[in-house]
Amino acid sequence: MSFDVATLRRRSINVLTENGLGLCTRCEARHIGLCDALHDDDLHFLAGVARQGTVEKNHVFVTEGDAARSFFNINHGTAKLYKDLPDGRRQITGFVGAGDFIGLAADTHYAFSAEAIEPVRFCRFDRVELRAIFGRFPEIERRLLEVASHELIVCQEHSLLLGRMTAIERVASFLDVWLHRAPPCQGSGITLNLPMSRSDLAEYLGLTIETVSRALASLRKQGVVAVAADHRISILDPARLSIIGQAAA
Amino acid sequence: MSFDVATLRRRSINVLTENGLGLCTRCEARHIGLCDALHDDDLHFLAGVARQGTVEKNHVFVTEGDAARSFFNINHGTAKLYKDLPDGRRQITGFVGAGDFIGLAADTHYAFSAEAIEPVRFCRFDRVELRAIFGRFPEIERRLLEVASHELIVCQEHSLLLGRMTAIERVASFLDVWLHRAPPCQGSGITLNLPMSRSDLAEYLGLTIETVSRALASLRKQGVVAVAADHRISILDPARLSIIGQAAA
DNA sequence: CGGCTATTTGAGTCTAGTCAAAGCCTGTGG
DNA sequence: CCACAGGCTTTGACTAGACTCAAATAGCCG
Repeated sequence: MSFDVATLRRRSINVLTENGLGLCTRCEARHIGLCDALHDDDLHFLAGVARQGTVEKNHVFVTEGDAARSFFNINHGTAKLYKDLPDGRRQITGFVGAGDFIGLAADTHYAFSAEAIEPVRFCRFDRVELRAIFGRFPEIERRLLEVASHELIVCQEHSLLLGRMTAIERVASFLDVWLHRAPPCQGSGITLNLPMSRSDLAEYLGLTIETVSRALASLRKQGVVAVAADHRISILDPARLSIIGQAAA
Repeated sequence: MSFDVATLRRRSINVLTENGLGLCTRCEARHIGLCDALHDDDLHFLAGVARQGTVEKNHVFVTEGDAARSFFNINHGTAKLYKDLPDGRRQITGFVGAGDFIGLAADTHYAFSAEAIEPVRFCRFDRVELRAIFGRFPEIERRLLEVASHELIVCQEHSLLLGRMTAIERVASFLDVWLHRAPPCQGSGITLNLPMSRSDLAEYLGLTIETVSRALASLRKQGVVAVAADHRISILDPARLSIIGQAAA
């Protein structure tokens, strides 16, 4: 993995020069997340302090406890954020995709680790540099506060799931949320194409892979979902899924 | 809603006039949390837009789903923040005390409820008003971002506890954190005076009251703690408590 | 000294975890 | 094109940790 600053800087400058208006206008994440809050002019300034990077699948690009030098804005792909216990038990705290901002859960050191579960492209920002331009672009700081608030809401929702929901409710809740987050792909019915493995799912939901599997089997037998290969799951009864996932039965 | 600068200044002056240097200088939370980030002059301005309030024990002062009109800064006492499922299952997401800031977990509506577990005094801020003075006092906004980041770290830590720790580890972790948060009171040994009931503890730790009780009994039998009446718990072996609470054995 | 509530303890149950094996997909190479 | 190796997923049998229901005990307050 080549992250040395010189290379990144050269790459960034090249891209800006090559593209005139820059990489941003064509970026998948241009109109979501942090960047959506900025006008083209401001965005070009921000692009000037961004270093683009990529991570291969299954590679860790943030390690808990490391000095927190960067923020990341995901442009493409999916990553998992997690915390480990000394004996290897792991809790995935979230999945992030295009438009998502990473790095708020840190003071001087990262409080989480991040690993790509699909090839990831991101813009990296030096934390000190970014903080320095807050004065110039208060919209960025404002937006980050919004992002942090939203993360907090999502995390507390997740606490409710981990602390109080049954296995089936957890799985249903996850599918329900994912259904509303990702635009349902492929025509026939509503089919989700989940990028994560059963193991990731289990570590996110505070369960084991076997229990996740059994919960999906139960939802299948109830006619709520159909489980296909390749991480694809069809939602046959979205209304019922939502009721189960919100424990509103 | 009137938050033009003239009005704010006038109101501010009134408070200052009435109280001399004002309520802030004598406030228990003057040098912690949000207010600690401000100089006396700025603080007096902030005090001008604050409305003081009190809540009796066992009274709810924020209800999940209500329009989010205020932020709160706790000056005294302790409250629990929580989320409920439709059937009554409850997850407490945190306890807040003097110096803690409440209300970030909200967009247009509160994502949580809050109830006093001790008599509470707070300063209330109108969200719109507070946002309006961000431009004038960027330190406030900066500080709120720090607070939100810290909340996020704490919440993710809590997710790890809820998703992956055993009952005994959860209780030990809680006591360990509380030990480092609250200054150990009373001379003989290290004794915590917890303001919350077993029920609150259980709802915070994702357990039942019986399981919390049994976990405490286990820690007692191991010689780690001594459980006294009136919510007092003595820590006999802080090192061992910490090891168990971090699953580092 | 009661009455009330909070907490602890006990007995049995159940959900989810553990261990083990079978099935299924994917990708590779003959 | 098919056979096979490897990993991922599902299913099964059993166990264990936490929950439920129930009763006893201990504080708290009048």
